[in-house]
Amino acid sequence: MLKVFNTITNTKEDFIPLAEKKVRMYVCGVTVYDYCHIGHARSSGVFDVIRRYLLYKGYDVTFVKNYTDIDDKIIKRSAEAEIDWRELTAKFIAEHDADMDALNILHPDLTPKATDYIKQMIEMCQNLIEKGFAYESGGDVYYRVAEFKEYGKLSHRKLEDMMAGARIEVNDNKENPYDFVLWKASKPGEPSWESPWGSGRPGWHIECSVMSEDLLGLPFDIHGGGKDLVFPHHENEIAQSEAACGCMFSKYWIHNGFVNINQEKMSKSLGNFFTIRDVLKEFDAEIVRYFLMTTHYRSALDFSQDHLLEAEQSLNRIYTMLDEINRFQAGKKGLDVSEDAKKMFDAFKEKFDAAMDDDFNTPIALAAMFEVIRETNRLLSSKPNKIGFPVLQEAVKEVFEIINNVLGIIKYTPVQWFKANLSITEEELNKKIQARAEAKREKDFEKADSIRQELKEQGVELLDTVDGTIFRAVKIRNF
RNA sequence: GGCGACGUGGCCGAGUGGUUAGGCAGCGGCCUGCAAAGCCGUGUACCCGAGUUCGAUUCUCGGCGUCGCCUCCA
Repeated sequence: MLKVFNTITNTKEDFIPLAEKKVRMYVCGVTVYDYCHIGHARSSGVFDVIRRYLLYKGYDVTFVKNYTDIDDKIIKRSAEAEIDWRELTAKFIAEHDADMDALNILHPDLTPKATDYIKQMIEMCQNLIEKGFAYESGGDVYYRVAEFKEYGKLSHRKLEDMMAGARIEVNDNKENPYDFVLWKASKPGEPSWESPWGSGRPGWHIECSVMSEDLLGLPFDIHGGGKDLVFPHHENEIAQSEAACGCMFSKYWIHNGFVNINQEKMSKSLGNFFTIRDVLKEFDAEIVRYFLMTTHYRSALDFSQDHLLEAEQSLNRIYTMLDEINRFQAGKKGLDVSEDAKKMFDAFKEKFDAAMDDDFNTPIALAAMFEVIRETNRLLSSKPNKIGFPVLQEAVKEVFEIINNVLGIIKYTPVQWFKANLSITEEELNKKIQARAEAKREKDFEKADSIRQELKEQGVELLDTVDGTIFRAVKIRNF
């Protein structure tokens, strides 16, 4: 039974979708005014794995992730750059998609944009005004938080408590400082749409309420995003949607933890963020993706170069095993490892499923994978025979199909992985390997070792095996 | 000020009321011309104090420390 931690109840709950075998999920996407950073990578990676695991479990998943393509920052940024806001958002939507593709994030089923839903947002405002949950004031429309009795139920706080320590800006248009804007009157020159309250544009939270309802219907199963969206974004979405429809909005609320830099939250306002593309210049996307999965999704993830290097080492270990099994030649003599291989697969599957069922515990899922790696290496060194080896090969293949499908890593072949960083041509390399073999034949070990050393400095490691010398190229980094 | 999370071996990072996490790095051995890789073996780990218990890293209370939300943010 899959269990998920639900923010709204603060407990791990059995996952029972509203409609059998069907999961409808909505994840808050990005406001498209800049390049995506590692925090976006984490959130996207986390929900990608959740989605993939639900698919693996046999659910029919509808996955929606939006683009917020109108807001203050977009207006500000386009004014600074002196380009049309539509051009700015189109650019960063494309850049976002490129980053997501690089990280092997499956494309959402639906990717609505806020500005395609202006009409429905206005309708929701009108609906809320009619029901007394919203009011017009000075051309703006505000949500009346005091009217929604359950306000605070997601972030587990009470309106009175918040008022006590309020350090929120005073706004004369508002009845209550925690009232938030649904519709904002526009200033001259700003992007705007006609509305019953004059020309204006939508507030921040309403687009998600409108788009999720339109595409998934209410209620739906999972609503997700980063922890920082719990308040106010998701709290406000609940207030809007549940007041408007008089029904539940989302059954499960899933939030991923932050990415930290030196124990401190990575954020735009602190300016301590790394963009995905900057990191990808130095590290293969698979290293980044693997790194994201080494920590449980709700914990803070400390981002650093050292951790990425460590992740790379771990991947090297995985690809080394895959390389060795590909290269292995089974003979007539040796051990029949059929039973061991089957046992290995069964043990993996059991541990992997249990880990992922327990609120998507990817670190344990990875541990299950490393147990397969150790066991396979062990079986390979016991020289499996022609009967058992194909069984072992099949077991490993199936393990890595699961890893690839659910975690979205190990998508290369070992040959691709170890060649990716080759700094010299293969032809050149093969010449040197031959020269070294020659020297070895003549017992000129000094020469052989100097060739090996020379290549090592160029990032190519040579390994002597029974079937000859093979190479592994590592990326040379000058930090 | 209000609310909340966390503190695990050299580093990262799961987890549990008594029995192996896993990765990276280290050490010893096997293998190797030497290496590398791999395998085997190896580390007085659970912030401090009190309590509950036959037994607590795991539960309760208190303390210390770190971090987060309450303002734009994945």
